[in-house]
Amino acid sequence: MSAQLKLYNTATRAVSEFIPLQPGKVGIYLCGATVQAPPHIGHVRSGVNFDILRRWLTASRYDVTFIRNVTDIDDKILHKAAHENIPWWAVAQKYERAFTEAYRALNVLPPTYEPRATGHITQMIELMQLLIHNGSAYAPGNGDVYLDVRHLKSYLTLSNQKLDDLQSAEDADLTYKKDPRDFALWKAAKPGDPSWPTPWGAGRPGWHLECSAMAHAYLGESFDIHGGGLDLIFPHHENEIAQSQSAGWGFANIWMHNAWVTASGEKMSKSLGNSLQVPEILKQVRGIELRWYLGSAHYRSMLEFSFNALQEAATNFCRIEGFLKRATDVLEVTPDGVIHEGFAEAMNEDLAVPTALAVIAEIMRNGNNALAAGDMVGVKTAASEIRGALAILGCDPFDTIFSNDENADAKVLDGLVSLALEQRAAARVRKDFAAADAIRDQIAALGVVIEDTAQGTRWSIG
RNA sequence: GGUCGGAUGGCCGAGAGGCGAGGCUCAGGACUGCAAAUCCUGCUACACGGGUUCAAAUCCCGUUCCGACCUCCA
Repeated sequence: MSAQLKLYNTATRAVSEFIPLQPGKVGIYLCGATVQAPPHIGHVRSGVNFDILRRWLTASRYDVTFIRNVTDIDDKILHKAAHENIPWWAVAQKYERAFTEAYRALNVLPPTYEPRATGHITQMIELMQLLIHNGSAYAPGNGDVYLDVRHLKSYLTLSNQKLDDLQSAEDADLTYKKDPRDFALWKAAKPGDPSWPTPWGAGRPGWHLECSAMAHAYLGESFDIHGGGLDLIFPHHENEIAQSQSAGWGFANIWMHNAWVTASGEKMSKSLGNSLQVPEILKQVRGIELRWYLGSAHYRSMLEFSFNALQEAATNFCRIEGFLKRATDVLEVTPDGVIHEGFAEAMNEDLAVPTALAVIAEIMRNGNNALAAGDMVGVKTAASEIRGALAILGCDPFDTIFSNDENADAKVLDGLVSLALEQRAAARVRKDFAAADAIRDQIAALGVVIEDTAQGTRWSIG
């Protein structure tokens, strides 16, 4: 692999060379979903961005351990449960499945492990005991446990804020908190809420504790990369750092944050309704096309959503896919993916996908010219390089996850279309273009597109 | 009030002192019975006002506008 990978680190606000803690190995913790609503495309953009990182690291011969959690207990889940009149665990499971389905549709690789918050209560209690024992946290007797934010001098270094500049929460209750900015590691059980027993009374986890506990459980005291959406920098990631470092752990070496999908310049929110939920979008474009779109902007840039731009991305992808299919027909084998040097350079530069896409466009132009010239070596090279690049972006059309219907129906369809094309070919031979065009028009009306090439007529659905 | 991002051609979207990123759309051309696909050519942009420099979309100062976070958001 050519140059060394460089990554932007939110903590240092600079792009720097990636040096793993252990040579050849990378540990990544990504904040996954709080499963309290269906996934919208902003959620899955995060999944796609970090999936590209993971695939690139793997292609760069790192042994990657990728942990993406599910937060399956929190205030909103309990709210929803009350509102929908179903158990909280049913809410969590329902939306966890929806996320899993969305990730699958977009070819986001399953993480090495996907821990749930409720499965790690023991680790959370152990962490709280440690924090109380060393004076970083306190249990004031009401069943809550708080972290003492003034105890850790490095608090707020990730977001570069000063504790005294923070606007205090309006509803801060100082009956038990020493400082209004102290945050709850653990919340005392309210009647009807789920709870787990602890030395300080029955209760449930606060929002941030689970990530510290689970990152520690699977990646150890220090690990390479911690990721998540930009909006998690404060408070979530600051609080994770506070908990973990108060426990004496090194925690994350590099912090990476993906930007949002925006709509009309504004961060997407649930108030936009259902239209930007993943299953809705997938009624308009294929999963591979949505992924291409979501991955096409640099991960640190806002992606301004529009159906028009989505459609453009799909068109662009179809051209690339079309080249690969034509190349495969001519080569009579599916080319293996290889990594083009220019593509690697772009990816090594903090995952500069837009630059990488320009490289792909150039390779494709060369490939199409090679096809026209009958240069089989050139076709094979281009097809291999494009396939290699698409695999990193998770958009390899030959990936079995995207080729779902190699079944009996497909064979019947192929036979029927071929029959029609033979009729048309016969008409063309006798220069009966009216008949030939009539056949084409009829099958076109059914959605079958025809291309006449030097090697014969190709057809596709689209 | 504090912290952090933005503003680039018809649209999307890179770049971060000097060789017109790229894509999509559109127009013209080549190829074709016609289409389609493909290729070639064209469409020379960086919010505004100053400044630094041989050279500024990029650096500095100021201005306008937009957005995000400030304790349970990807």
